[in-house]
Amino acid sequence: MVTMQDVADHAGVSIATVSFVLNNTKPVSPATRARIQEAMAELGFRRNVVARALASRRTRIVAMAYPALEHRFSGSATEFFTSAAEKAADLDYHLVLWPVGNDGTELTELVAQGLVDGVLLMEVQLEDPRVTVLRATGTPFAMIGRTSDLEGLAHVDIDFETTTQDAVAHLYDLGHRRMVLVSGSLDQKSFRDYGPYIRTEVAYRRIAAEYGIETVVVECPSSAQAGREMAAKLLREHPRTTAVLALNEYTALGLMSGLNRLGRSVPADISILALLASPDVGSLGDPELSIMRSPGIELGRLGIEALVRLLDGHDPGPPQLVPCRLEIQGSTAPPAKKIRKRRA
Amino acid sequence: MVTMQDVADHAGVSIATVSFVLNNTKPVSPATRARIQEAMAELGFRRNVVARALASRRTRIVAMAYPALEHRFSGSATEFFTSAAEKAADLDYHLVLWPVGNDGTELTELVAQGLVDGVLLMEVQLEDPRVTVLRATGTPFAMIGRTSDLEGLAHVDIDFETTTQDAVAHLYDLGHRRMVLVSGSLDQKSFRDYGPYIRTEVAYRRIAAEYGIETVVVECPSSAQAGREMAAKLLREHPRTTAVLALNEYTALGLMSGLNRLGRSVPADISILALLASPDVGSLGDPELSIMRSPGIELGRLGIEALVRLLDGHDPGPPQLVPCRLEIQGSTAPPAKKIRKRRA
DNA sequence: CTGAAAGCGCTTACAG
DNA sequence: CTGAAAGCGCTTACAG
Repeated sequence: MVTMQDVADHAGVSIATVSFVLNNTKPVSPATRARIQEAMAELGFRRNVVARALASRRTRIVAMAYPALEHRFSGSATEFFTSAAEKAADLDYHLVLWPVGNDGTELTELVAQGLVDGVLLMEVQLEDPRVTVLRATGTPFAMIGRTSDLEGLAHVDIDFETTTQDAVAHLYDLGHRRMVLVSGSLDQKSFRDYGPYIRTEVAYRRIAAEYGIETVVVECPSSAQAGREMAAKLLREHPRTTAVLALNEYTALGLMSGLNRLGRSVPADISILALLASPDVGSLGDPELSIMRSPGIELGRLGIEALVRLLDGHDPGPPQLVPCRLEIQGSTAPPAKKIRKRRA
Repeated sequence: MVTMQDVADHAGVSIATVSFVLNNTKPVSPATRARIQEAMAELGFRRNVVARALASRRTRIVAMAYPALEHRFSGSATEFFTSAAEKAADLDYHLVLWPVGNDGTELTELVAQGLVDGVLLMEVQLEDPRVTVLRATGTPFAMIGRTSDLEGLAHVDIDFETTTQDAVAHLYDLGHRRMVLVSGSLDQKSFRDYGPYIRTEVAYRRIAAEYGIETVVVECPSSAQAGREMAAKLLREHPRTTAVLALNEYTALGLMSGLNRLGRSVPADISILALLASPDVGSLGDPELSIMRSPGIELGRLGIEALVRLLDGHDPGPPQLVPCRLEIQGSTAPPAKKIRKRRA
């Protein structure tokens, strides 16, 4: 391994001066700078990041902390991970993956090791012990998602208001007046405190009221199977429905095939629009699902940016709320003109 | 921050002795040990991993290197990432994510930083410059996947032989004799050198010959859309086919819906079995797809285990080849008894 | 603009 | 069984 001392010797300067040009932290005469850079190139010098970390008390490593047990992330954990890792690399940071329990004990241990400068928290719950831990230890952190108390907390999240607004507008503009929101099951333990479901439902109730349409919300577990089973219930309990907003794309696809089995056609009889969805999964529908595309890639990137700003001593900036964007495919269309008669 | 020196002072011993009990690296009298442990507990001491890394020349960090650009992993990157991270944590390691180009230059830079003890390489190509780089720099590494030259290389991979064998056996036992393998498109740039497709096809040709069934292989891009389009081609060019093995689950689902559109029923007219698939995606089919389930979680875990064995100076052990496991759902069934007549 | 030196918090021969 | 001390490869006041 080539060390800074080797470079200094080779260039006939002190190790301090090498450090100054490397970090651009003090003025160095052009001639000296050139000699040093030449030496570095010649020897193939790479600064040892561990030594730098110890001396500077900054590791330039950040952690992505996510719930260890809950492996059904909001669809696109891969998008978060990879876009966060790429943005971190851009900013000369490394990203470590920390699967941690929700109670915060593992996180406490990990933070105390001194490996990371800061933490990016995924899948934040409305009341989240991990946030308490990070605050208590004074660890810089940003969140993807939101707690209910946001006082002074850096975060990025989906803009559920705009997303829901745009989704309803799309269906309304097509002519739909009888919609149903198929939400997640809040009684599933892991979702009891799950912001996206709660926020979307709140937004939907408000927006539906504004549009003057009846507000119907049904809960459904997040799986194709549950969506399939939901079809019969929907037709039975809300027979005049012409459009469904589904908070989960698996549910949406299941519902579509369930409706097909029951002789209903999408979108001719019922339109389906998936919120918080991905085009990959949406493309599996027949017809392909119209979706509100989750901004997973943007959120991973923005989360890292906010965290790094914090680490650099800057203001993290205002919370970034990014809406899902409408991508119209074949599962949404104007409602049938005539009012469907009750089946004989 | 509580340092080792603080603990030593508090316990009335030298810092060396603290290190000995912490690492269990030299015998320490029970009394002294107890005093030290008490002091550590009392002060809430956590060893600084950065200082440890610098002094011991072992960071206990490993990197997961994966292709930066190719974001269509083999379905389950999340499974690899999370199971590898969990296993690493079990073994007291940290996992960093390194999105790197295929040409190995970025990897060279990163390795030279001295941050990691070893690298776990994902999505290995048959000829892989990254492998060349790691060998040249003497970096310990293990692969998920395989190069064509495996001389002395630690790796884990899917057992394509057994997977294909079991898949064919399932269909054959149901009574199928006319099968088609729908492989990936090897002319897509990123797949030109893609082991899973090549290995499966080779295995399939051999096994089909053993079973005495005609060997038909068609290529198809890995998307639902392409699968849908494949349906017509299949019926036109291979009209007597009773079962399809699809290497990609998106293709499989697309094919199923394409066949439906053309008036064919799965599995009544044609059975479909997806290789290298996940139950989540498979559940989106109607009927749900029978799959050979990819062992993503096992591979992530085994990859880390092999790498860490290497880092601990042990033999990495023999290559672990893990087959996909058959999960029978609704898309495979015995072929229709009568030979289907050509359409009028 | 440049250098000598202390220090980051550990590990690890070496000596006793 | 325990300790004094060198050293890991950098950064950073401090001095000139």
